[in-house]
Amino acid sequence: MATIKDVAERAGVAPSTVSYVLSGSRKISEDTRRAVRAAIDELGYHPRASARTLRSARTDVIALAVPRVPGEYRAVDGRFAIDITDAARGHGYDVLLMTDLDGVGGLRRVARSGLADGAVLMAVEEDDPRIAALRELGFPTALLGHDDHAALPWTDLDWEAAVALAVREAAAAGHRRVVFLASAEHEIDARRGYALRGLDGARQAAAETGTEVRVVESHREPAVLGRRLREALGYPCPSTGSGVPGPRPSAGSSATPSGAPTALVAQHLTLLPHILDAVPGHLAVIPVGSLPDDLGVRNLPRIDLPVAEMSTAVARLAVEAITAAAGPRPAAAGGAAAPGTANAPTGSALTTEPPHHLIPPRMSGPAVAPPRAPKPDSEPEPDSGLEPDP
Amino acid sequence: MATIKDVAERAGVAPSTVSYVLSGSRKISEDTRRAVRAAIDELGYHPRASARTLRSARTDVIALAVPRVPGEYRAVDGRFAIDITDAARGHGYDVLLMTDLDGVGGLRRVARSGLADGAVLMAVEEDDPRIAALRELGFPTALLGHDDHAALPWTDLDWEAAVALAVREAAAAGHRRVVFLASAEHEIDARRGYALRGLDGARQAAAETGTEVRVVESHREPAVLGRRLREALGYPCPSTGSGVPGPRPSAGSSATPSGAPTALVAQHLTLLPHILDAVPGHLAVIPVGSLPDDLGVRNLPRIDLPVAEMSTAVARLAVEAITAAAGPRPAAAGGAAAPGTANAPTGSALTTEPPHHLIPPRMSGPAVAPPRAPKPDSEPEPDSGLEPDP
DNA sequence: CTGTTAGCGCGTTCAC
DNA sequence: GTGAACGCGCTAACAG
Repeated sequence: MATIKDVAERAGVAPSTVSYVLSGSRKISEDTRRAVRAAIDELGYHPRASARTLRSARTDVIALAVPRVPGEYRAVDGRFAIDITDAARGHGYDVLLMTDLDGVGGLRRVARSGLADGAVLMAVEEDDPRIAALRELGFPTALLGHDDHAALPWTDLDWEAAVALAVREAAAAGHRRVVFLASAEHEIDARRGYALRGLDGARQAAAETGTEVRVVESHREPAVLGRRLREALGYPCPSTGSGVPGPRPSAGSSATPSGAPTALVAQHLTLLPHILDAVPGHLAVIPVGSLPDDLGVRNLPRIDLPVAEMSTAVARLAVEAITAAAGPRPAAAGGAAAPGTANAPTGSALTTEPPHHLIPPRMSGPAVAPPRAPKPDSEPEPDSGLEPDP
Repeated sequence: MATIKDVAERAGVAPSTVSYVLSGSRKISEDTRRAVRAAIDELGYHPRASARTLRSARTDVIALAVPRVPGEYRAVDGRFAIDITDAARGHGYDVLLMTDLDGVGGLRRVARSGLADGAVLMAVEEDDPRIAALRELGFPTALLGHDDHAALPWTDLDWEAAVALAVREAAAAGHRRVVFLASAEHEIDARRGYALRGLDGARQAAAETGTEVRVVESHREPAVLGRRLREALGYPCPSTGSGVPGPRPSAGSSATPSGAPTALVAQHLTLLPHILDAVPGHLAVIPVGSLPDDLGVRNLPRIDLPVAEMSTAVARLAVEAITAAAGPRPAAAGGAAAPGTANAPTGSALTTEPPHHLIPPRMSGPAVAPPRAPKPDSEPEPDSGLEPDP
């Protein structure tokens, strides 16, 4: 492993000269520069990252905290990880992938050991413990997911607008009765932002368009979800008289059983393949928050999760947070402070609102089909074959 | 940010003592150790990774090279990335995610700057340029994917055995005519290992069981794939008389059109949702290399890609390669060598075979159904509803 | 201006 | 248990 000294020797100059050639932070004569460059190439020299970091206190690395539920795997997480890495590279940063099986432990370790300059937190929840930990450490952080009261930059799809848009599109296509498959019950109970906002969007669009929107809280158990869905669709499951107050599947408006719904707006997509299998072919299905290029939904009208835009945005926000934290250091800081004094708003002016990036929803795929009568068991799904997407 | 000196001062000892307490590489009296630990806790001290690396030449970071085709995204890649990161953490390593849009550039940069101790290469191809680059740099590397002649450790699913097993299962269930949807044409033309081995497995099982196996080379274009598939299945697409020598969909055995196939073994799964939509319900479909927990295939007999096992294995191989490269350094190396001298087998004995880990395939899901007559347009897919997987 | 010298950043490790 | 050298690159101050 060649060092800067080897290069200097070979080029017949001082190590500092090599450094200046590399950083360009000073003018070096053409001759010298050529000699140095030649030596660098011949030796295959590359500055040691650790040495550079030791001096500059910059790693050019961003830690990416991927949410992790032990047994499960969410396809969207891997996708974001890769897209964010691409985006970060565009800013000159590498990405350290943190799988937070250990909770905040990993992030804290990376922050305190100076392995990274900042972090991106995926799938942020209300009162996320990771946020508190990182703020306490004064670690520059950007969030992938809505965050109203933690004072950190974030980006997110506008879930409220997204669900509202889907319902409006259904209404515009002539659907008068729509089922909204909301997030899973446990997500709603945990008051997850996207879950609540989705519900708001549905209610709002229902009121606005006069459409009847039946809200079904989803469930991680396929069987439970299926039961609720069939009931809301006015399906087989006939008994269990209305005298029994089934608590969960609550009707959005006053429950007037005015006929079977003709459209399904679905925000909870984990079980989408099953849903599509179980649901009658004539039902118009509109997924909200689907993955771009997901072949399972390509021929449905839908609102894709803007993965690329969110990734680009969150990478940019993280870089800005890092730069901002590093920049405002005109005078050298005083002596070593007691532990945990880094929370005060050290910004120049009054505490600036952290930036955020709320992404408006966009419809993709074919137009929403108008309501169709439930022809029992005849034509198999049209146009779902092996034709390329128009 | 507290340093080791701060800790030493507070504990009333020398910095070296603190270091020894931390590393445990030397005996320290109980009293001193307690004092040091107290000081560490009070100051919230954590050693700076860059300083440690600068001395020890170890980063405890593994670079993970994720394959990247500009426009596309493969769900399996993100999944491996996350699983490998989990596995690496189990060995005390962090993972730097490298999206190789820049080809070998990124890896070379990381290796030469000492940002990582070693690398894991995903989706290795024959004569992968990344392998050559990393070998030249003497960078410890493990491969996710078969690799017969690059002398590097690797792990992979036994694709040959997998396809053979799927065909044998079909045969055992009574299917006499099977279609094998091989890898995509361009993958076969590029002589990708898994593609060729899959073909071998199909041929082998065909010969062994006496089953007629029609091989269809897949295609990235859904339309092309659909055409080939329908033709092989003895489907609509009737014209284009056999006089025209359609080059691609070649028959496995001597082409005796002895009736419609009743089973489909599919190795090319990118377009699987489309395929399942387009194929008649009575056809037994057996995906090979599907993602575990993929809801789209949960009710099919299949051979899952052993993502967890492969991830664990490749992480272990990488760690072993790193350890091996760091260990055998009894005497200090001579002076600075000319660039590119690191290829010689520096092992102790004669060049040891690099270890590998070939994973035998296993069937998942329900048993393969026996052949069924093509009842045109009647019962919709059985058992594909919203019931939990048994 | 262009190039050099020197000290720093921080933890590790060998010799006393 | 301690002192000091060391790993490597950056950069302020200084010399030509």
